[in-house]
Amino acid sequence: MAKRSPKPGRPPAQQGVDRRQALLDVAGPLIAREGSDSVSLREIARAAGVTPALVAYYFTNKQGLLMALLEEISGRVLGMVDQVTQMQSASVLADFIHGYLTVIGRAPWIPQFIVREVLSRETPLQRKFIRDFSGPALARVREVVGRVGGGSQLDDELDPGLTIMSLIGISVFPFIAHPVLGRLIGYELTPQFSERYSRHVRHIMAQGVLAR
Amino acid sequence: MAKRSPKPGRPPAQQGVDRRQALLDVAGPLIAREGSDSVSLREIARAAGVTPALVAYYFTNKQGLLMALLEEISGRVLGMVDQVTQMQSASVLADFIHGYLTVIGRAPWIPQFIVREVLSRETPLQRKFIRDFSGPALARVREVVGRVGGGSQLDDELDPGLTIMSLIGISVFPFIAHPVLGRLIGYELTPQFSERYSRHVRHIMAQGVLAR
DNA sequence: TGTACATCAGTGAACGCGCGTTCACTGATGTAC
DNA sequence: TGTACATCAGTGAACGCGCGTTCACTGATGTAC
Repeated sequence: MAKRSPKPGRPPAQQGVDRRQALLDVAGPLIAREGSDSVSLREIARAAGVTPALVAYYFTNKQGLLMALLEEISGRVLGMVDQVTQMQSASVLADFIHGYLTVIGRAPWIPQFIVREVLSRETPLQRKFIRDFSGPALARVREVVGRVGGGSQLDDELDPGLTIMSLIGISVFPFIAHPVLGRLIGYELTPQFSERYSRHVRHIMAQGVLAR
Repeated sequence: MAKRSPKPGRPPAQQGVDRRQALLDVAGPLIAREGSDSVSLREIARAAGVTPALVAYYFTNKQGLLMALLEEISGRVLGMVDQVTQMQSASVLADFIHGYLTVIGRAPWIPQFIVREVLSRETPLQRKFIRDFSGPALARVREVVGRVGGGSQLDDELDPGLTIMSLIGISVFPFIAHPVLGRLIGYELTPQFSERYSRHVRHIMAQGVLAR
């Protein structure tokens, strides 16, 4: 239950309470599941135990909240991309797949959020995504795929662009389709599942994508 | 330009005009791109050259329009599934991938529609989808994967459920991500692209998914 | 073939509701002296 | 240490707008005799 503060005016400081972060934490999964136009600010605020006016206070408006969420996501994923590209391991591609699945295993709402809010509409959010995230990320992934595994190489019957796309698609789909396929196939979006699926994808990739 | 009928009352019959179908044709891509909560009935009606009240006339309400769209989609895809499962060809799995990509190559809005409107929210639409479409379809696909290629077999290190999911995901992703990846990777959602991508996916699958 | 009438296809205006946003306001907190 | 005041965190009520839906109404069409 969110307690309603009994008197008006600036509330007394509470240690360890970050209402801005609470809004972000609550808004991500909600918006991913319902879509930003279907979730009202009142709903988000209620879930965070806060007034809808606070969204304007911290993020200017609803779009600002979406932007902040996108920045959070970008940070996590780009951080992982950097980490992997610097590892110089024997199988960068596999490391990349595994790193990506680890990140979204911890925050399984991310793929749905991107699909719903970013991919299909030409919005300021999409422009931000292309400029600050997918451009840079794709460049680095391309580079990785170029020197795949620092030794092994791409099957040269495969178009590199399509291959990257395939790998993202295959990795992300269980997270997008979970509410329906979770029941039919039988899985939950836990870090354990991420780990298991990561092995699955790397197996397919090793056989199907790398040169033999 | 949609002509505005100048006088009230029942409009004179026009040959070859099916306003119900016009609404469906226009609503599918619009809703797939924007999401049903972001597209108003007024917008859809305007695009179809028709009054918003006509949606209620033909489909009872907005949800009814969504249901009708889902039925259209189910019909097309299940038709293709039936066709392929009856072919008894040497490589059913490849035929299935190719058939599926052909269907959505002709109506590239289908995957986005399913992702946006069906997959993530527990709605009557989702229940209809599970009952009338994905249940039956998945059963048949499972059967196909079971006897893969009517001779060749699944790599037995691969979980069949995860494999089905992977194949759907890999097939569908370029259509979902097109508004962003189309520019970055360079492709358009034409039947030609579908054909090309189908070859790509079948190549990966033949190497990565089938037993050697 | 002509007439009377029921049905059909579709409209236009109005409804109430929930939405995002705004803004004046408040009391707690931090700071300067 | 005490006091005065600027700033800060957050609220509550109100706003105008666009939404989905409803409904009385209309003239064209199809049917029966």
